[in-house]
Amino acid sequence: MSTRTPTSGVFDTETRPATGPRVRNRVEVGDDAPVSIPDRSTANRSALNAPSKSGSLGRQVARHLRSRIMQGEVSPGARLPSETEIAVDYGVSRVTVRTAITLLESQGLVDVRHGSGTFVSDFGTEIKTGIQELRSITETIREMGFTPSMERHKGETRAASEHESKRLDLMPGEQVLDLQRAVYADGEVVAYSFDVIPTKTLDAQMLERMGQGSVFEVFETIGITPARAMAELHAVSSQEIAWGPQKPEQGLFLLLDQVHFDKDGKPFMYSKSYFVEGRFQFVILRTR
Amino acid sequence: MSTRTPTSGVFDTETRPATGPRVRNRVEVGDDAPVSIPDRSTANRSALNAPSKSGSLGRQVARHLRSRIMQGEVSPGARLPSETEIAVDYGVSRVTVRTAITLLESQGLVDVRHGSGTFVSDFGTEIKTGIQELRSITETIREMGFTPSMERHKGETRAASEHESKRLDLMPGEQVLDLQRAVYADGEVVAYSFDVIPTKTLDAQMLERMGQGSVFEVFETIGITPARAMAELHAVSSQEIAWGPQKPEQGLFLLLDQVHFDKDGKPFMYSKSYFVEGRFQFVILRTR
DNA sequence: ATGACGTAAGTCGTCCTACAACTTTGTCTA
DNA sequence: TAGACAAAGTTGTAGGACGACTTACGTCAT
Repeated sequence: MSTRTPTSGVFDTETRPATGPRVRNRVEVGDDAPVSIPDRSTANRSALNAPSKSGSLGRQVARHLRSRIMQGEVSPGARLPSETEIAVDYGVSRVTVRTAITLLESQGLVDVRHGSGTFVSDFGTEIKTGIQELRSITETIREMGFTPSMERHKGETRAASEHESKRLDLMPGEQVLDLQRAVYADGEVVAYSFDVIPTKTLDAQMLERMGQGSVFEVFETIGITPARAMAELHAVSSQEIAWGPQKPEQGLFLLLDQVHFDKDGKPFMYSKSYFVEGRFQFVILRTR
Repeated sequence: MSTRTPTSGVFDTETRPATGPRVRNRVEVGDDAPVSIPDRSTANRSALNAPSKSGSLGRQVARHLRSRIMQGEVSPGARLPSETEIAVDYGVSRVTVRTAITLLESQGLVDVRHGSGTFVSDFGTEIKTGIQELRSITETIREMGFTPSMERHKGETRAASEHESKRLDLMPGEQVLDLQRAVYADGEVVAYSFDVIPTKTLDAQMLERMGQGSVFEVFETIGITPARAMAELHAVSSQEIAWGPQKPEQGLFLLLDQVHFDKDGKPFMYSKSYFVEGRFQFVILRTR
């Protein structure tokens, strides 16, 4: 459908038939390759060094493939290059490519068919807004093509409530930063965010910075990387949540009540995000 | 924490230290194993034949491991046997075990740590109610320990609306079965389900059976296996949805608006499930 | 000309082996 | 006692091989 120009040549699947044997110059692996490879002259291995250095090689390849698919290098329904081709292209083994593709498949992004090939899922690119992908609201808004912004309504330190202490695994009465913000997409309010962050891991400067941009970026600087979030979903109808001139009349929200964990399984933030019903599309791809 | 007795001996991790080198009788693979193995005397490979015959070997192993974890054979936080041990136990290669574990990891069930081992996620067993797992409502209710039941409120054939035709990829005016049911858990209403099913693939007998039990069981008999569902989430406040004596007063619902697809990517059911707020816990594990 | 069929080639699935990278434990030494 | 170090266990990656499945294509009989 799209009339883009192929970029690097790896994903040039659109110009050839979707399936079946194709006569083309296959690059043979293992003929003249040394036993232990320190470096190979490949197209895309270097690309992995740039933004996606963390995680195993398989994950890096997965991330890279994912971003390329999301950017539309392959149309939905089109076939990816064979695992061997991708492996050669990235300068990694087929094992690594397979773990990457397994990951993408579990995310519903691609569809692997035995004997036939790996295909981009028909609605794979619609999943951009999927909840199951852990990312910040601003990030999600940006990926949807809007410009995110935030307005701080409140930002004070106080003692944690009993419920919050339980969720964040704190001692009773420990101090937390109570952050209340409105989230905008292209100037229109889409959500009201209530974040609770334990202050013991933060200094004064950090506390200040938490208010302005993405809290995740601040966490990043102190070495806390979000790894998982346990979220509960609720429908909420209340006039007590929103504020400001754009306060929605009906007061109907989709509440994402979630605790964020770092890679060690330690909770570091408890947040309630009230999404204004109708302004934000939540899509979930459910798989078996 | 639990004082269960180990069952088959594969998951006896609780009685030994969580990590580190252990002196024990390791079974060496590949020393006296023939090149091509038709069958091996193993403990759990046979177990794969029973309920989980479909899909690749890796998926079968994943399903089996999953069910064992869910049944509590390993406590959350405890370590699984090494990949090699599991491989020997199931009589499969380590590669296959790895694909299985990769799957479980992507579902947030386990946590793989390089050099250390694979651990059951701390909240892994709470995910039973997760939305991202594709299963019927009744199935979910049953897994949560309640007894599900259904009450048919309406079940008639009519022409599909424009919106429904678009979702189900139908020609305008095609006939559909309009099924409206209340879903109960232990006698208490938890959801109102509105299903729309194209009739062209069904005969009269099937139409009749659709009303009674799980629609998925009927689909199963005609060879339609649900593979994916594309779901949208909404908060809804309305008095027009529920009915009957247990009709909730406030009329607040969490709407799961979803299209079901079979393994070939063909839509076969469009359903709106209105979950009574507060009666049903939706949990999502969000991962990176 | 056309349809059924078999074959060949491409692709994913699994297996085996080997080694690198990482983590933890335990010991030895300064 | 504290730190360095060695050893062993575990996951991550590589490479080669083959089985299973799918598809395109040519062949042959009709």
